[in-house]
Amino acid sequence: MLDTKYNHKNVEEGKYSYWMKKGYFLSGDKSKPPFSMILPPPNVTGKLHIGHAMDVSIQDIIARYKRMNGYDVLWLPGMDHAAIATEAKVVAKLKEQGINKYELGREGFLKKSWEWKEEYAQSIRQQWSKMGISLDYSKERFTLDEVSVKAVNHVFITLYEKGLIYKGKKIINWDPVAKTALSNEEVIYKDVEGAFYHIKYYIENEDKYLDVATTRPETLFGDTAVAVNPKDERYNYLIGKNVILPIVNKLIPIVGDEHADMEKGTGVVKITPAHDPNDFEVGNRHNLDRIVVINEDGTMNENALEFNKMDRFEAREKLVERLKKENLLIDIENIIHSVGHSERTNAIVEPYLSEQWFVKMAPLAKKVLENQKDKEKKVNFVPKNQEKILENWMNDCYDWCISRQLWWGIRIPAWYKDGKMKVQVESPGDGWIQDEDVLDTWFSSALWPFSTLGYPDNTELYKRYYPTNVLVTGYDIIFFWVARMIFQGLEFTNSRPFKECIIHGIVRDKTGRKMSKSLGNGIDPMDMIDEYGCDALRFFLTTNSSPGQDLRFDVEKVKSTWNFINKIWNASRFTLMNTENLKEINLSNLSFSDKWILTRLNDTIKAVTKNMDKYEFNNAGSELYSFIWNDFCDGYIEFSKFNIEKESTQSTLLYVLTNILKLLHPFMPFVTEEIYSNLNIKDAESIMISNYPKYDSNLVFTDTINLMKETREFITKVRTIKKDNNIKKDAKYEFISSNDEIKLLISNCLKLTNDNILKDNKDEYTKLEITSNTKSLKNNLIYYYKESMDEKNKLIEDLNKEKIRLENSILKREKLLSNPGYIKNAPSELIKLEKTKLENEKIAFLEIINKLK
RNA sequence: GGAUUCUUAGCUCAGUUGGUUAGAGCACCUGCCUUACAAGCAGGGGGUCACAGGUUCGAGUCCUGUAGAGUCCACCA
Repeated sequence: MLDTKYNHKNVEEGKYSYWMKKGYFLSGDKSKPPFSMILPPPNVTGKLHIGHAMDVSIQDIIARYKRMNGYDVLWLPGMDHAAIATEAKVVAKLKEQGINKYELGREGFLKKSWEWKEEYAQSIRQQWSKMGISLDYSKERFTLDEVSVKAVNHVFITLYEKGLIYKGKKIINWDPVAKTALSNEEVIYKDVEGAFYHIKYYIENEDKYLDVATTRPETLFGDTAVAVNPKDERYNYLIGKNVILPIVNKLIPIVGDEHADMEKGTGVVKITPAHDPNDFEVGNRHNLDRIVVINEDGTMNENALEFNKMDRFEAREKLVERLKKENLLIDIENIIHSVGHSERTNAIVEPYLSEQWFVKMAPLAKKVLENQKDKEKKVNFVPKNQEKILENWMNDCYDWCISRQLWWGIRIPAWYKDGKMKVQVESPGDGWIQDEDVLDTWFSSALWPFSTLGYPDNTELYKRYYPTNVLVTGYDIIFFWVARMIFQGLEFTNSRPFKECIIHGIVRDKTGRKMSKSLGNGIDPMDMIDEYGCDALRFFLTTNSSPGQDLRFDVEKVKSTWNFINKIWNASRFTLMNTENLKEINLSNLSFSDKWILTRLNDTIKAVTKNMDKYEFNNAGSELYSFIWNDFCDGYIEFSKFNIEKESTQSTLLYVLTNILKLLHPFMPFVTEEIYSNLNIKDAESIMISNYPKYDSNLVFTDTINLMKETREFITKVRTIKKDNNIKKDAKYEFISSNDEIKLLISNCLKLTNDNILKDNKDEYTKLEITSNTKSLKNNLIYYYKESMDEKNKLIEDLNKEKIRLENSILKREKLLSNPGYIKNAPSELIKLEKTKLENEKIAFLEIINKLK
């Protein structure tokens, strides 16, 4: 028997290890159709946050739902080495211990990183178990394990041989703290305070100067030209002349280039080909030198003269001082402008000329765009509008910088000797030195849906589970990951990596702000589980926003979800207490209320299934919520109390409860398992492996729906009127009903006891008549009571109000029904319904007129 | 500049291919310790669906425009 109160800690204790022990999470039953899903691998950098909790909850709902529906579900877990993110953390940790990465050396550093990985992997698995998610751990992968590395090398070499990977010297985003290149996606633009420094660039042999504005004056040492627009009549006559580069005092040309925008700034722009992507292009057009002036660590180099070895920002200040002193500074104009920051180290990114490896994107992107046109082959996004985001990105994507100057990652399979290069896995022989760089972490994650299954080998796993069915992730990760999986999948497996891609929103704080470390507004899912239980957290996270929309985290809502579970708990207690002696579920000799709740159950099964199949868990959730609370608890359980000794009542109670538990199980695995295990009649040893409810037309009794709806409405009507008229418990009554079963039900609900049936003279009392006179029900309840003048007046007032309401409604409806367009176009059922309503309203209206007399 | 999401009750959100009187949770008011549950029960109040047009017999829902909020991309001399 269940405890008297829902205690989430007791309920959740031990269940996960029980499921694991039983092997319920394992895939591989060949007798069933396969269903596969790859878990987006979390980074081994820290704790799971509330966004992970939402992401895995959605996936577990799908996994459990599919499993209960007879699928062989493979939900494959794994983790990502997260190259730069992890390396930054390990470096920071070592620094605390007074150890420098470079002193430790590559080997030593990697050893420390693997230790870090083991520690965090363990903690992540622990958190997964707390979330109750049904992962197949026997297939767990890591982006740096052998299988993954093999796939990565294969893909790299193949793309290189196809000419889709190349090495080139370009301007890339440089992180001076991590000392590595970054892809564009890893750069976060933030608005910061800065300034336009207006500097005098004197024209050669003239006493005039050009006003050149820049936000990064320290790059001046790398200037190899200034540009003006050829159409700009203020300056175009100067093209071909030189200016004197301030401080450096060398001559650089004035070139004419479209890049110089006449509207912007002063119309004159300095050209620094080694430190700005646009300038790089200008440099190419005009054959300009590329002078690098900044070191890898963000300090200035020898080209910066006396500022050599100074940090770039200190150099900026000092340079400005000197310009001021030499009267070369015109003005400092304070501005707010957006500046690129490294996603992981938050360092200000330096555009930097450097030799790196790139993936040539255009041909790969084109393939994706083509494939998305084919309904049978495309990746179907849920919600659908997310497809556009992918297409936009594919339409104008630039080459992907994949080399990173890090140690923690998969090393690039390229070898060098005497100026020659070979791309292959093994060393070509003595004296060949492997490329020092590793690959962008997203290069390995891009292969995740198939590398985890054994690709490039044609393994059993790969054959059975690829392409995967569903991928679930947040919209914030479409470019980083989803897009790249799709083009790599198409290129290498000739297939979409997943048939459907479910995109969810992000979890925000209560006021709608993004959660972040700096704001300190993050929520630790483990704290929530501790306080309210995993089931409450999961149900909250998955049912409180529509697909693709963001979710505001509100503890109050988690709390009210807990209350909902407590309600289920108590309804289960009631059911268990009253069905202890039931031997079998026998659904015959059903009463109206039995038939009604079974019909409502089947309606709910139908609606929930439909929403589950569309991944609209919010709708499934609210269907379940209102069915369980309003119909089962507030309706059926109350009615059942009057017939509790009957076999049909007990059977119905247990049958409905069992189905409720199963419908809820994907959302609330723990509490449903606990209650299910306490049922004395059940179809499986664990709810996890029981069958999901199916719509059963034999248990649908359409005619009882209206009957019970009207009965419940009648009961509410009586209660309202009783309360409005202050009718006490001891008021006398007279009750006539067209149906004995309904009469019993209403009498019990309204507590109409035999003692109060009116026997004496009616004329001494005030009479209050309440009727339900609808198609299926004829009830007439008359209260007799003694009332004050005030009460009488209030009654008249209320009746008048109702009269006016009915008058208006009747007029409105008559107008609608006399509209020829409506009669012509509206569905006949609707018109019929409107007509019945009009009739009922007219009857009610006449009744009121009578009463007012 | 381009794309995209959103604006519905005091708050947070649902609202299906257009079709009953627009729903829920929380909050609020009233009455109840009724033997599953007071973390509950019963009853109630509260909305010009951002604004303006249009299409339609009928618009929260479709179209156009306006205002406001968010997000992404591009540009940021």
